[in-house]
Amino acid sequence: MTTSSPNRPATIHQVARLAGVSHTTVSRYLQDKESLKPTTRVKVDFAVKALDYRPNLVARSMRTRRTNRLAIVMPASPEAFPGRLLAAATETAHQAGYQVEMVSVEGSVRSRSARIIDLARSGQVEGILSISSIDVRGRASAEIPIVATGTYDDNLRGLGELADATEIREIIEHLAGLGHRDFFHVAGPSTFASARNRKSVYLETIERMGLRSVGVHDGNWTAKSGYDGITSLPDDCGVTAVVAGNDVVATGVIRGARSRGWEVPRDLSVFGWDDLEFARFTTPSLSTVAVNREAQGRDGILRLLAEIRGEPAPEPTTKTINRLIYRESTAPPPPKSR
Amino acid sequence: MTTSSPNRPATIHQVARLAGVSHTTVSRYLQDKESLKPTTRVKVDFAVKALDYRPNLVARSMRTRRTNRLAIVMPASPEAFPGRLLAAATETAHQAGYQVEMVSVEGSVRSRSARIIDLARSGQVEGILSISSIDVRGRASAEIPIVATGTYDDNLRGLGELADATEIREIIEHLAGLGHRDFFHVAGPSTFASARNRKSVYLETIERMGLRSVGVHDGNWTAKSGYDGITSLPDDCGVTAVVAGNDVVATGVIRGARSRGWEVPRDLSVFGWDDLEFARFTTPSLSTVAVNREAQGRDGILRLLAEIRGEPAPEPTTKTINRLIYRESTAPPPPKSR
DNA sequence: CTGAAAGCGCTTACAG
DNA sequence: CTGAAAGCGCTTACAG
Repeated sequence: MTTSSPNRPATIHQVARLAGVSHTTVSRYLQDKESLKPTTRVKVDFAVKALDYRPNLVARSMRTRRTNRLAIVMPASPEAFPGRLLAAATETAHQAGYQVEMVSVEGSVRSRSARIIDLARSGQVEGILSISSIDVRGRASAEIPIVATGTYDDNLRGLGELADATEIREIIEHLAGLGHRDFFHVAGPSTFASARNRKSVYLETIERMGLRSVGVHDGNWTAKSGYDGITSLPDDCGVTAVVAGNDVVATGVIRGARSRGWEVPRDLSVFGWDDLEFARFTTPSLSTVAVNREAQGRDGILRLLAEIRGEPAPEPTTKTINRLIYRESTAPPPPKSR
Repeated sequence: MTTSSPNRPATIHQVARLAGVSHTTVSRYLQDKESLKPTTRVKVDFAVKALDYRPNLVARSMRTRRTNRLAIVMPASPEAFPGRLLAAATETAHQAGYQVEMVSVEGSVRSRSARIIDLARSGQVEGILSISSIDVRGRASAEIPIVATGTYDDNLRGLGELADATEIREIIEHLAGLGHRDFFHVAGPSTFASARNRKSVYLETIERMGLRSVGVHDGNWTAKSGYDGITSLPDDCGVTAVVAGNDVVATGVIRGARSRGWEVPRDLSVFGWDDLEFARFTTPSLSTVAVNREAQGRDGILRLLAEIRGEPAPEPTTKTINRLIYRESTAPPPPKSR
């Protein structure tokens, strides 16, 4: 005999007893009201309302092996919280009837990957979208789909993995089109795939187009590294265009240039990356690369859903994850080089 | 006889069989390895590793009635995605051993509240932090703790519910201290509790301090409403200080003022609210109120955890959810009024 | 159209 | 220290 403890939601059995039917029938009511005889349906309907019954979704998940939940795995570093990506990913998942669980992982690639495997086996989620660097090669057996977005990713095939390449090339082509010949690059740390990609594509493009690089400063994504990079150059280096690792670096480059009497964009053009919110408000405003985080989140979830359903990978909803934005920090070089 | 289907994780029974023990013993091993005899432990250990076993957490949750998961309920409006709050909330929850599920709700307060009740009964989460307007009065029986953060909230007691009051008073006191006597307020829409609070505290403070309000413009959080508000004033109104509903409104006020020849802060001081990222980069940079979203998220989760554990509500980790920031858009009024 | 039975994979008294 | 049994709240063939 079931006793209903206080402070515990009603169960399907209690509904069944009140309605005078079997719990099987109540379950059927939950799946498809139409499958019940009208008089039965009325009885169950009454009992459900009377007890304010809501099914225990954990029990349902256990039985059906479906949770309608996806996990988004991200690095445990609050200063880079991927809000825009998450917003789009969550909305896309919700529209498909899935909940989203946020999981932040820290530690080495190895320990993070172990955490993801646990998650994949836990039965709690039906798929994983990782925006953190993971390595789950060879452990995919008996597990759920795992999709990685490219930009944050160090060693997995993912969304737009080599996308960075295209934009660095476009930046240089644009600057060359304005008349620039003498370039400088302030790179991010080589531990980031994106930094490595940008640097190597910078060097390749300069060479391919017959331009000149006055050097590459290996920085660390900070404004200071931009400042240090530009101020370390000799006065007569002749540089007129800087490809900065990101917007923050670009602000450092601009301050450093000004400190030595080079005005931007009069004497020096500076290109950033990220289109952070401040980029349009600085003086001068920053030419930069807008990363479509919404598209990353949305397309990541759509790819994951397709894998869960056993469908082929969908086309990206947009061709251009990254888009160049031209603002005040870039202009033609000064008429005669310094 | 259990047959192991392909592509299905190992179960506790399979581990037990391989180890030559009962599944009860394996379960015990999972709870506390020390409770097993060393020779038994070795056998189980081997089997767990050999099968790469991970417990099914859904089954565990069903049995223990614990999920180690909290839900954060937010409005389904991507343009205001509460990234910073979420980052802090997630980190706090993770540190306490909880996962976080993001749930966005839309529709009327009524339908949103129904959704939250479903969630509370689903067994899937142990507590709910709502940063959306909800109304769950009288339905709390047989359910899990629900905590609401104040700022986004329309009708629930929450974190810093009346916090807005303090800051509006401080803003006016600060401006009066600079010498301002003639104020103007561009309010947000009255459907927002925060807008209503700010407006009423504005009026009260002006009156209490014997200052003068040249009017209140009822806007809608947009820059245009700021522009319209300031340009709607007569030339000889004598205003020297504007309390804008938020930073976006403030930018509109500044543009509108400039369009009629009033320079900020020379002729007019303008105070914003939110300290959005651009606030420090505009010209002039904005005096504004920085809302500590991190503290909101962190304290919301801490309060929720305390309720779950049946502990008294913890002290907020910071006294000042909101903090005034003085930048270039405020200064003493011009020597003689227009 | 409905019910009795089995079972999803665990944990937890209860014996021994 | 270990095992047999019960049960968490559902869903789903299988009969009728």
